[in-house]
Amino acid sequence: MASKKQIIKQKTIRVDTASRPNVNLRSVAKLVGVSTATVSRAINHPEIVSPHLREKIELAANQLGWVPDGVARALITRRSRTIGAVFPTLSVGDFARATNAIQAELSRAGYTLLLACSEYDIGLELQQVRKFIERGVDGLILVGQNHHPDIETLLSNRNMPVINTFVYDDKTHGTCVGPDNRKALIAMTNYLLDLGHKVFASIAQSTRNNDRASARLEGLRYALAEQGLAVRPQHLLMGEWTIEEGRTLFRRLMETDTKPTAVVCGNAHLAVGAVLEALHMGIRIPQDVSIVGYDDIEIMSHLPVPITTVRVPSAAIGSTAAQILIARLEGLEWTSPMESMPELVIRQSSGPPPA
Amino acid sequence: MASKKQIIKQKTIRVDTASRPNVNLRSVAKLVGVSTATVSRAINHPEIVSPHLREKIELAANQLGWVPDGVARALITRRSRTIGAVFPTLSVGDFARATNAIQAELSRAGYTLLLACSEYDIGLELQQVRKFIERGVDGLILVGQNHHPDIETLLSNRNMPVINTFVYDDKTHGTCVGPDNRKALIAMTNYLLDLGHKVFASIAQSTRNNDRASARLEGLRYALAEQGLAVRPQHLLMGEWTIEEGRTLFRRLMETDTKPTAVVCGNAHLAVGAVLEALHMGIRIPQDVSIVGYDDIEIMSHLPVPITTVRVPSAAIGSTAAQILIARLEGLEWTSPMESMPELVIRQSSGPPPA
DNA sequence: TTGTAGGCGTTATCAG
DNA sequence: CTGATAACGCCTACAA
Repeated sequence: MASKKQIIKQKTIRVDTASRPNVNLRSVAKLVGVSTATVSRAINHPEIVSPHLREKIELAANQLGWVPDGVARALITRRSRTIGAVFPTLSVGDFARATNAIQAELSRAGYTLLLACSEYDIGLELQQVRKFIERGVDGLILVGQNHHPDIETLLSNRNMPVINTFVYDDKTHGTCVGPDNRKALIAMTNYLLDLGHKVFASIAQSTRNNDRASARLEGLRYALAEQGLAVRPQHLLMGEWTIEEGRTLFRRLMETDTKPTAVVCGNAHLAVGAVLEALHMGIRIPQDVSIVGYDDIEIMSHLPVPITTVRVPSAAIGSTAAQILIARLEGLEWTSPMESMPELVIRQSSGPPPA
Repeated sequence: MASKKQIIKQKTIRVDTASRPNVNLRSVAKLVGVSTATVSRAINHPEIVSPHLREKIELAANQLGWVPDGVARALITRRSRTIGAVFPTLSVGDFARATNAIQAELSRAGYTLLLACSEYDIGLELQQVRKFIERGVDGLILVGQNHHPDIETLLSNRNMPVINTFVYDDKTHGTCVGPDNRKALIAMTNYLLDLGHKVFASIAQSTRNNDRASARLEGLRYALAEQGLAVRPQHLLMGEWTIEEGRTLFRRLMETDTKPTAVVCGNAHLAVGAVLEALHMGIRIPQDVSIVGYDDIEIMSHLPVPITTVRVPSAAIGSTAAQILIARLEGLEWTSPMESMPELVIRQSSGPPPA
């Protein structure tokens, strides 16, 4: 015993580099004179702590201004109560509204939203997802179906729940919520075909890394092909999704030799631009040409010629996605429909073709 | 020794309730045959680890598919590399664009964005902020200046950096970035006064819990008062910030006995609605009435009568806010200007009053 | 340059 | 119902 060399353990002192207050669960426990376990229980399972202690603990916590550290909790719990969402951009109204709805829904359930934008770049999307996984999110909400191949493995490895939004696909029922973009455009095209249109044009955003836009174009083509029709190459124009671009492309369309009688626009802004340009050029809508859009934004129903379009319930898509994810995380089942039926909103910008 | 009761320490076994892979820094260390410290250093300070080991460690990490656990790292580091932003809503274009910009900027610096919407409710805002603090955010981005009083103490207690956006105030220089809303409306009003207007009306969103809207109204009033003028009570209408509402309120305005010659709208959508309604009613702009807005959205320059407005650089505000916050967190200084000068964009919706 | 070991704040198991 | 204590995964001061 005496021969034993005495070792003086020197406690490591950490400087408080960051600025969090030094009050923690232990401080509260000490103040009340109970163990840390009891304080923890008082917070997480109040019912199994005696009312007397519970009260004293609550008091002490308030007095010290203590709030449980979510980071430490997440470490031991292996759950961060955090959901990551990666959207292409927020400059598009639908995505902003969906994000808003997701956040509200998550908040209601005590979850927090981590948000990132991929700018329509699947490489960037992969990076964002990776970051979110490092941050320990409990689940993910993405847009569309075509992601970087690595994402698949990344997620299934740690079987992280994920919902794809703004798309619907029977094959992947249960992991996606949104409209079937292809079906939506088939419906719209059939409506125009029924009116008697034969010469179709399309003004759309780039289909590059945008499977929703691709699916819509495919729907248009399919419905036309069923009648033995097709969009002429010079009548298929792509670009940005702005009003300005809609004007430019519409003007270009009208300068071709065979003029289309129906112009199908890939989104709301392009349609607004096309209609405004038509009015500007003195082209009558729908007498000379029908113009339809995709997605319904407020201005469309207020223009001198209100625009026919497909209404996509963005907010509903967002909250449904969030609800499904939460249900899955809580181990519940979700049985409600996940395909949101796109609604054809017929206004005055569409009608029979000129005789 | 023999008399000593033998205590068998039973290792606590935790079931892997959650679904994270069981690969951690330790696994990597074991695989390579080094200590955990070395692996940690290889990740965080590669330069102080021998190239040989560094390479082996990287290889092993990839092979195991290991990514450092951000939660554990945040716990010991006391920094989450996470920023919380609370916006009133994302349905307003500026806020969506600002959020997008913030995210991009944060991402560039290796930070992640936590997002919440307060729906213009300062109580809810307080809750969101509280949640963010529990989650261990390193800093906050808010909108406006009037927050719940508790936020002040909450933040200063743990001196958490915060930036207020879309406002500017000399008194709080350094914590806010945006336009001086009051000044902006003084400029706009003076422009209209110079044109000769005397009867002003205002259509605006509610100023309830919206200090930006209040400041703008104050600016309008101040500039008018300097000329001994004021907005008549029946010419001051408030409501939602939609196109529909703009139409309704404008119509109501034109039904009053003394018709205004200048209508100042509180935001872009209200202005668009007012202009569309005027066109609809056969009122000539600007011959009969001038209509101006606040904030520049694309449609404003594309309507049959393009709308005069104040341009607010939302994206720039967002990225600046993020940059300032990051600079502060990294211990750097920020010297760039934080007041974004609002730009008067004069279009055809404003002109001299009718003779 | 590398290893050892303590501790970040919380939860949860197990024993009283 | 309460207390003691071992994790959770990582970082870092200190020793070698």
